[in-house]
Amino acid sequence: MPDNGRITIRDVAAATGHAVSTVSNALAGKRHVNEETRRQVKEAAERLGYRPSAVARSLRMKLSSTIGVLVPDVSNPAIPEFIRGIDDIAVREGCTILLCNTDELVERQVSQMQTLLDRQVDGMILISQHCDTPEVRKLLDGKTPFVLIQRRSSRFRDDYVGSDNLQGMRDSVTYLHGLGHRRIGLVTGPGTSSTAQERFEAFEATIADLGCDEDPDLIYRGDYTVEAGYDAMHYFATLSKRPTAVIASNDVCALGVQDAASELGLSIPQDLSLLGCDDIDLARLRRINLSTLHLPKREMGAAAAELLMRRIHSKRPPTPREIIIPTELVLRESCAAPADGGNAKRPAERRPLVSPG
Amino acid sequence: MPDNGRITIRDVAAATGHAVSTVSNALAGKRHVNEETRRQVKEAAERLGYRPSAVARSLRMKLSSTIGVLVPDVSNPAIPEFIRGIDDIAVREGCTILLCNTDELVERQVSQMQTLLDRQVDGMILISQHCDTPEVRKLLDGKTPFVLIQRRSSRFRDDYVGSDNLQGMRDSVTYLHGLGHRRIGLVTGPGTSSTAQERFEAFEATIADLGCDEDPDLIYRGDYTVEAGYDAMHYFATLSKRPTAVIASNDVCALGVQDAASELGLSIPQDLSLLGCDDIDLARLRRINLSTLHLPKREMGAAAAELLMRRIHSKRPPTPREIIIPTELVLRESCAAPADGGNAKRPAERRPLVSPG
DNA sequence: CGTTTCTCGAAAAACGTTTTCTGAGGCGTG
DNA sequence: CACGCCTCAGAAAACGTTTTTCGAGAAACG
Repeated sequence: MPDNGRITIRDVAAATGHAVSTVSNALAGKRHVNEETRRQVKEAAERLGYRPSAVARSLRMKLSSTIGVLVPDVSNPAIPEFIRGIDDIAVREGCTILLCNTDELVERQVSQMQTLLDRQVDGMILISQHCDTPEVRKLLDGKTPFVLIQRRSSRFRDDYVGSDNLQGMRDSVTYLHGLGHRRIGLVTGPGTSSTAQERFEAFEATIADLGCDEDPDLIYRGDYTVEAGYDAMHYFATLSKRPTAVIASNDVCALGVQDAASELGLSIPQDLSLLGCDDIDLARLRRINLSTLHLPKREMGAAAAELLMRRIHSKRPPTPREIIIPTELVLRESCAAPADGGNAKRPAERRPLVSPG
Repeated sequence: MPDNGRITIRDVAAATGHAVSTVSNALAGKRHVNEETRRQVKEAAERLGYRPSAVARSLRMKLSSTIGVLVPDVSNPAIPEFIRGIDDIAVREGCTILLCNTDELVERQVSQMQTLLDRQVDGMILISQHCDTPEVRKLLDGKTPFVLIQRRSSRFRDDYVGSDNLQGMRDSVTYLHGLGHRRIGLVTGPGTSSTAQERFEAFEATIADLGCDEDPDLIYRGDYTVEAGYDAMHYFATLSKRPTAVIASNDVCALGVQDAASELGLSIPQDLSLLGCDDIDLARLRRINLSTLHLPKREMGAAAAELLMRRIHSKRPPTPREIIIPTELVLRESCAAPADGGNAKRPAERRPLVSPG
């Protein structure tokens, strides 16, 4: 009888004439219970529509079957794909995702993490630049498992899933170099992002290796947004010696570059080669057609979740594992040999094809 | 003293020499408690780093400060913007979002909803086509508040936030008609989506009103994906009397149309006008440049969350409210007058401008 | 001065589970 | 036949809160 509204375990206990502990055991199947009794209990539970309260269970077992996911902003196209991968594993494991947007603000992140901890999440997955911030670390060194995606700590060794940024960037630069480019611009991400940093370093190293122009003017520090890419391109356009190719450390950033290029009347790839990174879903559209470094984001999310599950389920904390995912250059139509054989000076003198004059 | 690991309310009770109830009251500030005592308690709580267990609180109070959000798939570009809007309100209210992907599968949705209910979410926000399915309704008629976004029930009156599809579609068709189009194709969404259905009906009505071609061949039923748009366009291309304009009931769908058009050598808007719906963030890129019906998705998500909060906080269930958001046609470069004044027969004969030949 | 009212805190009862502790009966074994 | 060891299931103790109940002392009031 649902006196209050919710049917509890004692309702089914009463209905069967058994004790609550027996019901619990019968349903959970942990302890041995007589087959006939179990049948009765299951029948009654079914009939009454009994559903165990997850929160009562959480309180008792100190396990919530819940994982926290912290991301900068769901609206950023690359993010949902990671989340989707995490979710794939989560549902398999009977877990539900608690989603938080940090907007890359430390104080927000701290408070969100606090909340997640208060809610006894079994673990957390973080896509965040602030993993080395003391306040964040203080919350992390507790016993709640966590794994980092795409931004790792320089000082700590954690479970981590990220792309092979060295190889990726090397491939990118080498590819452009092979096409004949010698002046390559880079729109990098914020310095606090390990991935941005790694890509930046790989860029510099490869540029040096291959004998391309090592010009600090060719580095533009952005923040992974469309606007950053847009501003970057406008900045590059002001240079007396402009880049003939641009690498954006991010597809959405590349879209911004692309957009600014359109605005400036620069055709891609005729006037400017552009290489992105991430391979967001829309990059493949013919209208976008962005050559980019493919990252299996959904798989990476899944890998992170697997790592988290491993840590959640293991008695003794396993030694941290870093999973570095190789990236693959997917070539579409945004790159070509430089118009003047790599000695570009005057992309601005070229008129866009759409107005033949 | 954290004997176990977690600092509980009795730890701070012990530390101050007060009773747990006193500590609870002092911290919550519900009942009057002596100022000095409160100070002591707060100090001790602060010093010990006490954080109340949200799950214990949930169990006791039957309120979890948690809301469930069911979406078809986070990876679908329009979805995250809704979520972001929901999250804006959620953090303001101290709530956290439990995110579920249903993939539009009823059984998944049912099981996800079950889980959410088990977790005692304070309410749910649903973006789902299956709100009229009996199994779903069975879960909904309980006392957990919920609000629907963009897909409403035909049989029940619920809290709902959706776009003004009649006005939106009427504006769209009228606009194209004004440009001179008389054969307008429609890529619609699944019939189980109320929004798709409403748009479809508005389309037919307006087409009739304005005296455009009423040809069932011009209706393609898709499922809101890029692929659907792509297939639709290829289908339209096979018609002997092709549409001179296409309305996609969805931006991502429009991207598919656009993509197929590129592939078919049809220039937009010269050979084909294209109108989307949603105004996803990327529609504004010059490369995409999609004229579309703007939907304030973040605001809609926020409105839905507000509605939910209202229902959660009110003693007596308020009468259901439907919020219909007006849409605004944002004109970019994907529409133009038909090449032959509305009597198009041969868009395929026009070559794209990029190869002037 | 006795009675009521108020203020403050402590004690205890929930909330709905799981798990530990007991205990009763049956059965094999020395 | 006594002993121990199973199998089964009930009672009770957690888990960490909030809320209700209760009680003691002080203040107000006749």
